[in-house]
Amino acid sequence: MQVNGGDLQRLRQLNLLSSIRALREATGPLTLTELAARTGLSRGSMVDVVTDLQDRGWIAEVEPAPGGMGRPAKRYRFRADAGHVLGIDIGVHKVLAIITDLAGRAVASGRVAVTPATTRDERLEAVDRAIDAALVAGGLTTLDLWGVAAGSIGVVNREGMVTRVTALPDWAGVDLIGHLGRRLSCPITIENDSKLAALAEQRLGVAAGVRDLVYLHAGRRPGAALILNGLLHHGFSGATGEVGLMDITGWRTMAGHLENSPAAAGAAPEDAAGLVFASARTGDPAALAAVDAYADQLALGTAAMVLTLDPELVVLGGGFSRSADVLLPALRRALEPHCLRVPEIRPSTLGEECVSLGAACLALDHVDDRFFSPQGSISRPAAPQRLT
Amino acid sequence: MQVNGGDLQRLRQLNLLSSIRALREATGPLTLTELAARTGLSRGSMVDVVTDLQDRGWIAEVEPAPGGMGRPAKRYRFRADAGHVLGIDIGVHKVLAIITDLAGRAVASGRVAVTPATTRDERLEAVDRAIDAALVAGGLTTLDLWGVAAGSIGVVNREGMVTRVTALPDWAGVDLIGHLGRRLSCPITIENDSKLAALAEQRLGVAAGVRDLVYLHAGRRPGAALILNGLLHHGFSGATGEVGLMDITGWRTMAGHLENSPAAAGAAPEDAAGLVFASARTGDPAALAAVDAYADQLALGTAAMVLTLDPELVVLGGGFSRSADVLLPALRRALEPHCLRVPEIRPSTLGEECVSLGAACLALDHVDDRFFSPQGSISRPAAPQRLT
DNA sequence: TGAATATCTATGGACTCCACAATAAATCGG
DNA sequence: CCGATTTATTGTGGAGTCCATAGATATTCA
Repeated sequence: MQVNGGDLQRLRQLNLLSSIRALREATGPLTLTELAARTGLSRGSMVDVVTDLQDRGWIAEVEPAPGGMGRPAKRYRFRADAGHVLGIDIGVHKVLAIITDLAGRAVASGRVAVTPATTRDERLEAVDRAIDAALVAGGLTTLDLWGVAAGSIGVVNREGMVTRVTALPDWAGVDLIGHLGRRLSCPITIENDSKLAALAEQRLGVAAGVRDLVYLHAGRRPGAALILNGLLHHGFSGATGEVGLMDITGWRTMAGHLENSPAAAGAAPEDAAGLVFASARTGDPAALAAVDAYADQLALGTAAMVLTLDPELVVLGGGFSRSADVLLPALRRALEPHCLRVPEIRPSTLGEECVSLGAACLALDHVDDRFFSPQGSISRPAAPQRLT
Repeated sequence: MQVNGGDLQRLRQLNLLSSIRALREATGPLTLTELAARTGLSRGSMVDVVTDLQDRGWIAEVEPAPGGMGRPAKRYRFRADAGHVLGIDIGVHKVLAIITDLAGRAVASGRVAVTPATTRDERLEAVDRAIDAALVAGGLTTLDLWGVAAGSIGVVNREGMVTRVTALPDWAGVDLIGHLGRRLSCPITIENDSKLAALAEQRLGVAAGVRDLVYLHAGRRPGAALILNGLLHHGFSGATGEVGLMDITGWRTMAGHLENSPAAAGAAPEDAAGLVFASARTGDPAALAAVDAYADQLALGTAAMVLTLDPELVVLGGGFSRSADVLLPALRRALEPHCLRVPEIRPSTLGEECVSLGAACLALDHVDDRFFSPQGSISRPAAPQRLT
């Protein structure tokens, strides 16, 4: 990363930023002495910096901690409520909008149910309603939003266009940025939903702090996403983790092992997998065989990614991860013969909010990028405007 | 990257660093005015910074450019000769040590031929002789080296141990850092040879500036390496790009398509591939079939990586890349049915020095890391000492 | 030779940080 | 309740760095 110098005000800016960073990364409020220790500044300068940040509205004073010897120190906290970001999951069955503060804590959400048959325009309208509901719930307006990210199924290119989608017939080519931009004046990012789920797990979930991981979306439509060197890997055209497109992996058809299993005879396709996993849990041989057959195929594509990337961790997400107790051991067994080293595999924990939370994380990342970039200014807290 | 503030000397340090960076990235020497424009400093401060750098020995004055109006401006250049790094390729058939200056220009090299039958100790002795030869050729001593990196076949873990190697029976477990550390006091890095070749291509070769690429080592022992987000991807245990270990890719046996081709009947195994490519170039049907069969298998593993990562570029390296005119079109054709988007494929250009040059690039990266890290100091130019 | 152009050099002022000393507010023990 | 102790806050002087501006210098062109 470029480390640019500059004049004295730039130095002050760097010190303001590292103080903000220290306060955000701390678990609770910090005293002046603690802040000085973390930023490396002297106490005297810390006073200047903190009063500056307070004047600008970035931090707030908290009542002193009770107890302890000596004069109680003033304590300061980052004003996470100075701004908010919005994360949206535009799924096949639901649209979920979550508003978080600058610390990533969810403060409000709005949810609208949709179906695979919902048309493009109806789905976009559902997005608007979910956003409105979240804003109302949070007592906020669009002007309070500093960044927005949305997750969509399908391949999303660098310009935010959905270029390829199979599950929804009329969704390809939708201009989500254009649609959202009509109402929202803050920067907008679009990303693939599995990628956002992976990001959420790496920030808030079972993969917290892991730098290299493969996220498996095990469900009726399988997929995968990668986090490499701590960053979401987007790829040149957005089509990463698509190893399932190779016929030899069998990912296109592997859900059939579950849906067509005699253990799920007569069930609707969307319920079949759950029944098979439940039967497998009780030891039903046919169900166990179906799970093993599914895991064998899932392992084939997974092994290709693991051998390519040698990740520290594999996260098992998607609808079938609810049955991780059955599926995960089968997957590990199936990976064994293919891999040099089978990485640790953990089931996803974030549930159905994972895509929205991941979107909020991505929006927060972009807010941070603007602040911590060499050109970034730190005026008063305010929502940034889109350039376009 | 963390950008920490600090006191006024830290600000000066940042300005020194960005001036050094500007001079290194420029194509030729720069005047004070030009430097001031690139760093954003005022002219007056630029004078201070430049005299500082000159006093410390980091930059040197160059005679003014002739012609032009007005008083001729003094010009300054980065003293790339202030330090050197060493890159070593420890291969099956040769050991090649290259010394470069801080700009990455090769200034001297030493080469020692070895064979697959060379024992571990003999090979290590060959390494020492190659280093000595390069030092003699450059008129340098080990104290002039600021960093060393070596490329070895096999899997190299984060600690620099060679953990898995098939081509040389007694090479696994060799303690290269320990061996080199007995003579060299600078920081030492060990890395897999294909990874270094990929790095060289991304810095100096056909992939200059590309952020995401897959490097294919097409030769008698196939392999692959990845550059992701502009950085070498090392993986958790160093075993990246090992997709060829999956039996369904057929990478273990695909060289047999060339070596057992009737077009190479009677030739020694190490010459067979060259003969087949030559015959294919003349249109020989048996040779063309062999190349296609080889390319089909190579494409299988390549497609798995491309679908996983969606890279901008694939670089075709390794011994067979000398026949890229024949192999590359076949590979592209074979990739077509597997991939959503077949990335651009370019043949490697760096020849047999690529691993050594990549090693030098890696050593230079580590030198830069120390300088541009927040804690990095910029005292007088001097070789850093190893911590251990 | 003199005008034009661009660079070099020197000075004063503004800003930021640091070190040190004096002051303020709490707890603890008698 | 009061002083000793502990810790935090406030204030002052000094040093380092950068900027703006003005005058001196060196080269080209007419």
